Amino acid sequence: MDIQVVIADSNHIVRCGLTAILSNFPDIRIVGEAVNEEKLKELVFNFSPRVVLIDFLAPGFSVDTVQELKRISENLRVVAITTEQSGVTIVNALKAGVDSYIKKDCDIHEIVDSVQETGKGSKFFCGQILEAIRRESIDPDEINGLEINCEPVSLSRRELEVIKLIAEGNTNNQIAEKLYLSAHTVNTHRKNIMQKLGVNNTASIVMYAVKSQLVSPNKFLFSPVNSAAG
Amino acid sequence: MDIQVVIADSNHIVRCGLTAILSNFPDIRIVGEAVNEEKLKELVFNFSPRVVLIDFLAPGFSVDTVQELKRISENLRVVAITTEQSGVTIVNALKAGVDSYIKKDCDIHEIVDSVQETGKGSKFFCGQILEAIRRESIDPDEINGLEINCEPVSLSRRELEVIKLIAEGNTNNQIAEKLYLSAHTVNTHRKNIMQKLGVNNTASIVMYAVKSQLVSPNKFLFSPVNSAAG
DNA sequence: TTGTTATTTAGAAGTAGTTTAAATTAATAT
DNA sequence: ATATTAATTTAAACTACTTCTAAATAACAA
Repeated sequence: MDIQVVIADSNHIVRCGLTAILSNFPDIRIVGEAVNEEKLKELVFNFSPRVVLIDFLAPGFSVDTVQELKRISENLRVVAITTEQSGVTIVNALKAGVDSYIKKDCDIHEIVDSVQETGKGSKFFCGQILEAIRRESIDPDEINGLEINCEPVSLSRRELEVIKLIAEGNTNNQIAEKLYLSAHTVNTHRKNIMQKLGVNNTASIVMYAVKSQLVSPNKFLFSPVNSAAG
Repeated sequence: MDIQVVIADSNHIVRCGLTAILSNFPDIRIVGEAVNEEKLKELVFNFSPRVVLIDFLAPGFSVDTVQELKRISENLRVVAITTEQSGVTIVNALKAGVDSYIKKDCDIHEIVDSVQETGKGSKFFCGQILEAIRRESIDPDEINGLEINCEPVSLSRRELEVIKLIAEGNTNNQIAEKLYLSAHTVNTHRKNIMQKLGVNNTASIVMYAVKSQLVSPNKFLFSPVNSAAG
């Protein structure tokens, strides 16, 4: 029986290349190509493919796309194909529901194998990803086993205020002053925010603030002042 | 003598509105409108207006735009007009070379005054901005007096590596492991990075990483895992 | 009324980030 | 060859963040 595959990447050349490579194999059938998340969700909803081969880091997609696809189609399996392989990227992809992960510069056989194996229900990782997984001590089965809370993050008004101020570089004491609170309170908000976001450091809070457009990096200027001035 | 003004905002309605308001005054002459940074730089280069009235937070612009305009035209004076007024935003705008600052929902008289006063060489702040300046204890004259280092930030290869890992949420110890260094070394890199960027906390390093596209927020997933799992 | 969530405050222990100081290596210019 | 600078490395002291535990008030819904 054929493995029905949808290819998702913003780049036309990449989509053509992947389609050309995979079309050579009789057990693989490309049922569609998507340039962005919206089109991809339509395709998955309408055709219920077995496998989506996606570069979730390409413009127009994100790791959240994977999570949403899995909600749309119960039996869908996802192969991620990207140009980078940092530990965080892999971990987040697995959390979001990626089953298999390969790199764009991996061996062509690995691309084909990943789709075939994933279609059969196995996981597949190319050599470079396997190396990264070992180096970073990532356990894909453990992460896949985690139950992700599918409800969207629900932050209170106060928490959103605190997130913005954190992202703008304020300390707990500075936030406390601006919000007329005790530093203890701000600390509690910070703790609750991290819990709701599933993270455990300031860097991730800032990343969340930018990703969810609570702050724009465009308003930050990065130029050292000459200390001679004054 | 006329004050030659260029209006810069991505929004057509806003540009029309500002042009309509300012055109009523005989001492003000609108010499052009710009939808994005590129067009704005062209206009400033070709027409050397006295004043640019800009929403540097609108899509297609950023606080850096102001800095670049000041380099293009020596006598140019800049009036910022935005919808927000957080302390960091104002401070960064002033650092970048903004002379006057008003809000989009301020009094119409204040819009006109800001352009006229700025054209004459004064500074002007609308009521809401003045309130923010007082609340945050900002001294516009002091910030304007600072000599900004105009040379672009120059980070070493090692520093860029460290920035990426910081933005991904790694601690100094984790970075040390990944880069085969002592935590002390990573600490020094962090210090030098902050110095070069003109900042003093992790949040700002993350903001820089995103702004300069060293990392994409799209690869970060924010969903708490159900602690029941395992 | 009861139960839930948001908001507020507090103390303490442990971890991580920030500042300051200093030395070594590598690259470059004079 | 030597002086100068930038990059990289190590160290210690201090400040801020993170985790944990505990509790009180307010707003709101069942």
